[in-house]
Amino acid sequence: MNIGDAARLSGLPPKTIRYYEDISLVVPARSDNGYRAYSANDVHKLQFVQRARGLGFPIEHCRTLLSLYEDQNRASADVKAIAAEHLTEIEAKIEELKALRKTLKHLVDNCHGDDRPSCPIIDGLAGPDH
Amino acid sequence: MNIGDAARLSGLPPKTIRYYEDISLVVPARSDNGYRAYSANDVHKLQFVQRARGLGFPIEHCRTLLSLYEDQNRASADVKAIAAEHLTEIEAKIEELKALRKTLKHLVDNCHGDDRPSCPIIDGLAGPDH
DNA sequence: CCTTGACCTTCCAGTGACTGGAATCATTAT
DNA sequence: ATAATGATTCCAGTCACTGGAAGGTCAAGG
Repeated sequence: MNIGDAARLSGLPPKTIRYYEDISLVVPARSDNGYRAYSANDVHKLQFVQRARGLGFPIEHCRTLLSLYEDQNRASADVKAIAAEHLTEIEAKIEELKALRKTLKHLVDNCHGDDRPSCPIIDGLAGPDH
Repeated sequence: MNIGDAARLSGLPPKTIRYYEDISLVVPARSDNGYRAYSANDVHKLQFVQRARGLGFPIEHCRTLLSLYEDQNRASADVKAIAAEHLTEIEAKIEELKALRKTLKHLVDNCHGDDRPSCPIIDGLAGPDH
């Protein structure tokens, strides 16, 4: 199957799929005419990566997860370790964003937002001593 | 003042400060020897950008905020609009990450994490029909 | 006067994960 | 025969830096 069909089945744009070949993540065979020829298994792998990326796994994690996906003798502990690490990162990111939101919300709430120049947001960004 | 002092006072690495000149965000004067010469006002601007970036404002927002910071006749409504937009984006990002966390946590919690190959995380990524 | 070391300069390239666009080739439909 | 669609490669751009190389400048110590 050509790249267009693989794209439709995996939900990934052709550009992205070519990129995945570039970085040796999912490498298809080639037809006689030079077109990429995706097998059903290739498409499964693309779908797998699409889901993993959708969960925010970085490409290198996807690469490891793919090799574990293909390895019938993998230990589930290996997979769990990667996922748990990623989960920790996501939780840290959430906390970071919550702190940002708090600060920003405080600034926004205290800005009257009219046509006068006085503005607590600007003052907050300028720092305590200005 | 040279770039090293500006870096210490603003909390930004010299590389980043040079980059900010490259993109015309904070452009210092030059000394006779060709060194960048940062005024106290330049350093204030760098500090301003450092705080705004720390709150996750993208550079182009920082550029606008900086021009509003310098404009004594600005309307606080203009500032508030930018900050409120950014706040909305942060809130959306938080919700997105929470959804990710939920899915991922579900997968991790259901993986026994031993040396057996069976793994709900891999199965979840492989999709419903595999 | 010379050297050492800290600091500064520019330029080039790489990051992550694509995305856009141009020029060209292959296949299919009319 | 031609037009549309879809494929190919390659180059460049995104965002916000970051690293490194090669070289210029300056103050202090011997």
